[in-house]
Amino acid sequence: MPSTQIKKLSFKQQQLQLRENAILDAVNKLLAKKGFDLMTMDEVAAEVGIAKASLYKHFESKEVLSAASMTRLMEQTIAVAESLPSSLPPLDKLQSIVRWAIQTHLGGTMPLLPSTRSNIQLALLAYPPYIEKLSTLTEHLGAWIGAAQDNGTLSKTLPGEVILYTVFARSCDPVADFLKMGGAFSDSEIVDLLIQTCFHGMTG
Amino acid sequence: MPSTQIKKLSFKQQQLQLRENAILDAVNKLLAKKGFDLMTMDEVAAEVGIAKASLYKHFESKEVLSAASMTRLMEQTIAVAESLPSSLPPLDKLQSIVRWAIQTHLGGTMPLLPSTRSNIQLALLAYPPYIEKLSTLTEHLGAWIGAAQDNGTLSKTLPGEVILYTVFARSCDPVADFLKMGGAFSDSEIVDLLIQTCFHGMTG
DNA sequence: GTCTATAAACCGATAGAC
DNA sequence: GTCTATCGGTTTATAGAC
Repeated sequence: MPSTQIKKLSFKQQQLQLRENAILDAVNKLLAKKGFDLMTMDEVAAEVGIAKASLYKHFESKEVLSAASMTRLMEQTIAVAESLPSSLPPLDKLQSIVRWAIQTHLGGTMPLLPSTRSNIQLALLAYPPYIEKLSTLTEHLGAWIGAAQDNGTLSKTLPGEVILYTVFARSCDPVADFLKMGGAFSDSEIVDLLIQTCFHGMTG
Repeated sequence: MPSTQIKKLSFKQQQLQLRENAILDAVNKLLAKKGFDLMTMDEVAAEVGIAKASLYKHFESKEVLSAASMTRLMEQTIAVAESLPSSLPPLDKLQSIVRWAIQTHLGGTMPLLPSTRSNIQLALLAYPPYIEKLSTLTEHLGAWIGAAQDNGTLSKTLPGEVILYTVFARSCDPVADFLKMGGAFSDSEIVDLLIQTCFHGMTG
């Protein structure tokens, strides 16, 4: 009965997918908490509940493992971007994405953008799936930025490049962590405050 | 002749100070370039041009060495803050400090603020001289923020805490690094763009 | 105080049994 | 594919000669 064979294979593949998703969940959490350089493979293995050697049966290196995690995160972000109603004004779309990212960041599953000071940057550039997703997301954001500048809701004198980088950077702003550590504000208050300072500044 | 003795001692102490300042210069540069976790004591020794063991004759650990470097940077920042003409409006003082910090950052000698994800944070909290300087700087900034809110040049509805953290964070914003890597803007253009988005937002 | 040489700990990655 | 055990390399820090 070939169909049973196919089902069994499919089931095994599904199990594999689940296991690898569980690994990526752990990596995502640890990347958000400690960053690439401070995260150890022992910690990842302990978090998932398997032996370190087993990790290497799924992902060939720490770099590839982290890149896969970042790629999945990029896919999730694209999914959020594409789920926004097309009737929404472009500025609102931008704010929605940043809002979602800050919320996720406060929830502890959004790693800091690989800064120029982390060793992960090179690995990401050498990992085509990540670059591809990053390009897709950048295209979406770039289109919204251009449209928002055209309809006057974003400054026309500000280079689009600056707005794009700012949107990326504010999505994992350390200010959110400091405010959360302070304990004076709820998560949703922090999100509102960061959205306001990001888009409207501090002069009022 | 005691005076000669004193002079010789003073000279030796001066030499020691110069050597330690040279070490802190190297640490400052390497902290800005790679961050605490990726900086190695071998690199520091090589940059200064002495053996690694000699480093430990001056500073007892990597943590203390880095904390001393960050403390000196804090002192320099306070000096800049206190050198601003008192006639300057408080908002302009705030902008001047952020402007100076971003310029220094682009020049490669301003380390990123110790994020919540770096091991240096604990060492800094356990290093009283740093905490003391940080408090002094925070008092200056806090006074300016309050005054700027009173005279209406800064939003009165924005909690001072948020403004303070934002000022600190924008002083070592990774957006500056990305824009510099892009190569489309000069350093002074980058500074102007970041000051604008930081204080006035992106909506125009 | 400066050097060379090395200790001690940690981490990424692998070997080999099951 | 999972495990235990270990290798090889790196890093912080120190010992000891000069």
